[in-house]
Amino acid sequence: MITIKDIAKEANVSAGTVDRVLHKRGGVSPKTEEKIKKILKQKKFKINQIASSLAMKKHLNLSTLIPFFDEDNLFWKSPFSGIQKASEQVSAYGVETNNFFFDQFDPKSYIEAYEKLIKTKPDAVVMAPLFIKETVQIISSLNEKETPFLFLNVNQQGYNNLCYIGQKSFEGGALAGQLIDLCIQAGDEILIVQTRKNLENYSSISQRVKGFINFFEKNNLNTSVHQVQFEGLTNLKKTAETINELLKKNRKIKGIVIPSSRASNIVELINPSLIEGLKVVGYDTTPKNVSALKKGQITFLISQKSFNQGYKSITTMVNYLIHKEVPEAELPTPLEIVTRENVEFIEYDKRRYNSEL
Amino acid sequence: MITIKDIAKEANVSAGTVDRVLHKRGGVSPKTEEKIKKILKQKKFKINQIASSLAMKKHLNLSTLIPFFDEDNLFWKSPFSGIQKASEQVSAYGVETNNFFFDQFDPKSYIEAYEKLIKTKPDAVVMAPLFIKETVQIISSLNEKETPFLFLNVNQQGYNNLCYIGQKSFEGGALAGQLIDLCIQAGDEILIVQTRKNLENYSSISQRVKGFINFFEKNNLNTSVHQVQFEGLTNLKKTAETINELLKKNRKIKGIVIPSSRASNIVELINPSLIEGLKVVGYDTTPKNVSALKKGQITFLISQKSFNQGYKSITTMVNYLIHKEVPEAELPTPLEIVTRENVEFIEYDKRRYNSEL
DNA sequence: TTTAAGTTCGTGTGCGTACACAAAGCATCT
DNA sequence: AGATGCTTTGTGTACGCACACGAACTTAAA
Repeated sequence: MITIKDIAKEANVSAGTVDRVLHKRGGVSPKTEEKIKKILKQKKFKINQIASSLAMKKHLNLSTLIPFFDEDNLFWKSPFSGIQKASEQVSAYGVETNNFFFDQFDPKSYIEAYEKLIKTKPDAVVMAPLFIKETVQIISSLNEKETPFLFLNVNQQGYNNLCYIGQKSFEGGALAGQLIDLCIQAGDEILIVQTRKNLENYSSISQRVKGFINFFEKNNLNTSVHQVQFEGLTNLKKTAETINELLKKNRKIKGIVIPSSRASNIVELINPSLIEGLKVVGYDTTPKNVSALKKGQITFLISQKSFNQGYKSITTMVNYLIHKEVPEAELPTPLEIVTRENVEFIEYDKRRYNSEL
Repeated sequence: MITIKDIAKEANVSAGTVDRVLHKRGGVSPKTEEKIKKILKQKKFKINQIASSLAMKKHLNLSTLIPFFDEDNLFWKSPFSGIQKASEQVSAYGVETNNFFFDQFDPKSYIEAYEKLIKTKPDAVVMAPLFIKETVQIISSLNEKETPFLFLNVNQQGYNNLCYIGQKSFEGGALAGQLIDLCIQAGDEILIVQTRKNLENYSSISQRVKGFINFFEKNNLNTSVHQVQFEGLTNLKKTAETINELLKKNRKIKGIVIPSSRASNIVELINPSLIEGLKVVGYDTTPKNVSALKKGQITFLISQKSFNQGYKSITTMVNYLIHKEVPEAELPTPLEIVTRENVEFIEYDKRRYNSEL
């Protein structure tokens, strides 16, 4: 292991001078700078990140702004777990993380959470920009304070966010299209079930639907695609009636796609006699979805590895703040295909996420 | 951030005493030990791994023993890349890694490589135990020297290896069964193509075949499964003839499984008129396989994330040596399903593997 | 009481780097 | 020559922890 001292000795200078060259801090004569650089290359010197981190001791203050989760809506638990995991790890680097939560159905709570957040004067913000109008406000406030920020799981265009970490929803929709297409036969029909109405045009769910439909178009498949929308999942009885009737009338429907994370809620409503032979594709490995997958009610789940998203959002931001490492504008998380036969290993892997040093 | 000094002050002892408790090095009276432990818990103290690693400065010497790769057989490139990546990272911890390679078809080279390896007196060995008889020899030599070792990608039962890192081949076969089953219709038949003959009973490939067949049995599906075996892929002309004739004779065959990493080599031989409508499942995302996947010649690839396997083998061993962290006996890597629609993101993710701190 | 041996604990140093501060070198001008 | 300002370089300390060394204290035997 080559150390700064080794380099210094070789170049007949002090460690401080080598350090100045390494960090481009100036104040070094061109001659010695060249000499040092040459030796650095020749000896293949690499900064010892361990020692570097210890010595830095910049005290950083990160904040996150994401929806909270409850029993009904567990989706955001997973990214938050990733955030927590990463926070633990970076705490050794002198990085403190504060989390602020809001109601994913209430724009006001989003603004309120932000106001609490900004009072702590964070050095950077990791956020899920769910609401459009309010995001404009928040971003202009962050820009004023020159606070860097990145978008997690939800992408909004037109901002100077450091990057976007999350899935590519359109492509996620196309994948569902392919999976369904592989499972059905010529002449069979498909149903898309949306659990909420009036979604903004660029929401994940809308994008998935577009990607799904586009898959059939670009491959010149003239499969009929039906659609139903419900206004939330409050009136379960009515929802069940609607779906079951629809399936009864259209016995050619062999594939169902539920482009939200609520696939389990839907399949539970379907009459057992009707679900036989149906292929169902849903999204996200929430506990309920996994359980339905194991029971055979769901055929495929497309996971966006949201734990990893949360984890990566923190490490990416910290890398940026500490090492000035600018990430690519989009860091798409994989579209992971989960079935009954591989779900065990997926979950196992998640539990073992901490095997890095 | 709570430091050892903070704990020491709180407990009215010196940092040294706290350190003794933390590392169970003895020499502390029961009273003070209890007191310190209580404060440790109360303040949620966690060792700063950064500082810990810096201070340790044990100089460790790791060795790996895996097959080399060439253009024809690229599979082992991926685990090796993972090993290299991890080696770079752990070099900051004072761990040096030396790699020894052998010919995956030549037991002698395996022994020879080991003999070179053991001369460097490694503190631990990461190895792919491809050959049975020779492995017995090697392991008894390692045990004599009390050198810990783990198995990578290839599992052999009955040894005191620290753990096994790799895929679960039987389950990987079952997954292929499910995927094929989803794609075909009642009455369709299936073909298993093995690219080598006389494989040992417990090899990955045999296990995959068993898992595949077992899938249909356990689900009471009476799908006909044909099998062909070739003695390597040397006589391509004859191989092509054999396969194409077989497919011509059995027009009911709608699904093909190639339980090795050579799926692309096989599908290239199939007559274009015969491949239409065939669903093909292969293993491992080698460049050629991925290319065939994109062209539509392969429907599904089941990846074992071998890059991650290599990476994890190093970090697991280092964690064991430095932090005495004993891993679970089996660390299965996920069975990742790859199709034309998600392959881009899979690869992308691999390139970005270094986003951890 | 003295001595020895064992137990319990504190101190100091080093790991490799970052950075503040001080020191030295150098040229210019009075 | 001395003073001044600028550039270039060296030195020292801290980061949090691990561990060697030795000091203080206890107990038992001489």
